[in-house]
Amino acid sequence: MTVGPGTPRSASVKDVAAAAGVSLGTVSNVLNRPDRVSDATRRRVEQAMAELGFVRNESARQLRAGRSHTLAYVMLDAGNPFFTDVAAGIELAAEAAGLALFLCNSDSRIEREASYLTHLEQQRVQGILVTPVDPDAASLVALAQRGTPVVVVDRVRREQALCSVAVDDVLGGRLAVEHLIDRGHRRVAFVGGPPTIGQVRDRLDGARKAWAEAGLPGKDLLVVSSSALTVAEGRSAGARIAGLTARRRPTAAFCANDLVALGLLQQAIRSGWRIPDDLAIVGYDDIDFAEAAAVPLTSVRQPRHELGRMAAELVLDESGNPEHEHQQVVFQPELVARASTLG
Amino acid sequence: MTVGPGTPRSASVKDVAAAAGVSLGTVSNVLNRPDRVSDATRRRVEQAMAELGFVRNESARQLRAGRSHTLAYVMLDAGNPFFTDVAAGIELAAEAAGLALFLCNSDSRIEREASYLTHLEQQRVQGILVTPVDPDAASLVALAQRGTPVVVVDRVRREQALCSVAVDDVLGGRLAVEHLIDRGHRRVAFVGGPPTIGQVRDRLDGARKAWAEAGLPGKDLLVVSSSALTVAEGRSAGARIAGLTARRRPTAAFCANDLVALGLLQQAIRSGWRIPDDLAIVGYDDIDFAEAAAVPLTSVRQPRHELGRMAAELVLDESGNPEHEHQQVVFQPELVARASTLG
DNA sequence: TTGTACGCGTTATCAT
DNA sequence: ATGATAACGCGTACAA
Repeated sequence: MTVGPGTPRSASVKDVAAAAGVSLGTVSNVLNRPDRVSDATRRRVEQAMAELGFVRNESARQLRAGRSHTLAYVMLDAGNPFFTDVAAGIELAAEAAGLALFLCNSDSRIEREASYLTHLEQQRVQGILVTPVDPDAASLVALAQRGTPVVVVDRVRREQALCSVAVDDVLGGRLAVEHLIDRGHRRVAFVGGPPTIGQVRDRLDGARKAWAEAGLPGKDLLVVSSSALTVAEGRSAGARIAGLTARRRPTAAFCANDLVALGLLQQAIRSGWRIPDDLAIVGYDDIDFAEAAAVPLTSVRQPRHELGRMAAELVLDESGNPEHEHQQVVFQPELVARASTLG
Repeated sequence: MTVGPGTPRSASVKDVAAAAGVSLGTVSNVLNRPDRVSDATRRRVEQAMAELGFVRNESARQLRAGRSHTLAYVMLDAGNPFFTDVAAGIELAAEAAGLALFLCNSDSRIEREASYLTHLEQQRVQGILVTPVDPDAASLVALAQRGTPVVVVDRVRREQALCSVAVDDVLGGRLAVEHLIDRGHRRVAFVGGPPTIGQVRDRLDGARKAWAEAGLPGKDLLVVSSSALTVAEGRSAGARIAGLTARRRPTAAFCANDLVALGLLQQAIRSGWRIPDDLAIVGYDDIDFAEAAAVPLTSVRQPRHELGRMAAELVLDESGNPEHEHQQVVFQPELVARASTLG
């Protein structure tokens, strides 16, 4: 296929001006201050733009203006519905502010995350939202100090150097286990890992607190650890639970997230167990697949959309408000009880 | 608003040059042709860059060079694992080419899609991959003709104006139904919709062809239509099937995608049916949740990663190779038989 | 109301 | 090896 007279280098304002028989500034006015230009010439210019297929060059605009019309969310795992739901919440706020939202998937790999952050900083995006592999990395603060607004999503930072938005995972763990205790369970497994993940630590923490406060012996809160929060790991944990002697086997499991819970559920059904009579299961996140599971899953719901929306608002404030002050917002989770614990 | 010492307007090459006591060009050389500069001065410049927190301005680079280091994928539904898997395939190729991949979620809304495409075109991204709401929209061709390489993903275009990468959905439908016929089913439901979706049409088409070629009467291939390809719609379809008289009730269902199949499966289990004895189920896409379902789902697998990888390669070729010719690549799907049909 | 000129940060070319 | 300069496309003062 022939391209014609070379590569059709896109038309610039200059070309439009020439075609419309006006000056450069007039074209610019048509674009940015249409009121300052007579109707007749405006139409003529618009006509020329259409004919030439004129497309604004955002690089030039941005270079000139110093700011972009873009927000970005660097997410930990684009394949986990929890994060895509958070992204949907961000998008709502971005759309309202007239900004485009770009999603970047770090896939939990620290070097991809770093690569995206660099790229975005060089692009001078208006703000970066990030669920980082390591929320305490110094590089995030450095990035913010060089001038790009940064908000940490779904992780809390100890210090006040950055905004962050998260959900109280200790409370979440507590809710899950209190519910199981209420339902009469006295031998419970916590399924999840690795413990390097902050959420896993916090949820287990909350579980232990609830357990202790109910006066139950620590040894009856079994920890079944996994190497990742995936469906496959949930299955494998299920197999390990099935291998326990009847005396040691828990009557309920609290999983660190819904993916693990779904895997465990699947394995349990394969083993012929009835849910919740032989094993009650609680998940975490309340992703849509949780309700859609073969046995609808009791789960700890996080306000995913709110999380995203709030994070976006904070980053916009940091970007536009000179008086901005960093905040650490913490939402409350909520238990959603379904058939996997209610029978 | 005064900028003062408050807003740390990021340092430019000029600032670096001043700080290092060299000229502008030398700094540029350090960045782009380090070999042409003496070790001593190079170190001095690098030192200055570090001290000033210098960050390359991508807008300026791009304005100057005319090309960006970015690819974008405008996806139909970021919450559907199928598309995130396609995105993962794209990312592989993008990473290999040293490009960043930005994901944009149109969420099946035509105005969001348009907004993203405009934004990306204005950014002069190196290429756009898109799974469009309407693959036959003229705007896509117009976009490409103005100079941005565009590849349509998971949809075929009749004409040759664009590259496209897709999977043979007619064949997929055929495979699914042939499998069911092989397993002895003589009354089958096709579950999916709306028929405005190209994939739905094609898969049903293939199903009908296989049915006819086996000499089976058309009336025994029931169409249970849904208004979207979601889990909720699958459940609702399941309820409708349960409402049929025993005589009319199908012994198997072929669903237009896995989300629908999972919903149907859930509803079937709630109704107390045994799978596959009371109802065999075939899904489409073979997303990870399919294997993880309570009854592992037989599904038609699409080469998701390959789809993405190939699409990325085409867009890169179009962007870099002057002799590029548009192609319509079509992959073959493959049936993965699991417990939901094998018992 | 319309036109002119300059600068945003970077890179490549040319001269030193 | 290093330095000066023009150009990329746009927006905006300022001049006409």
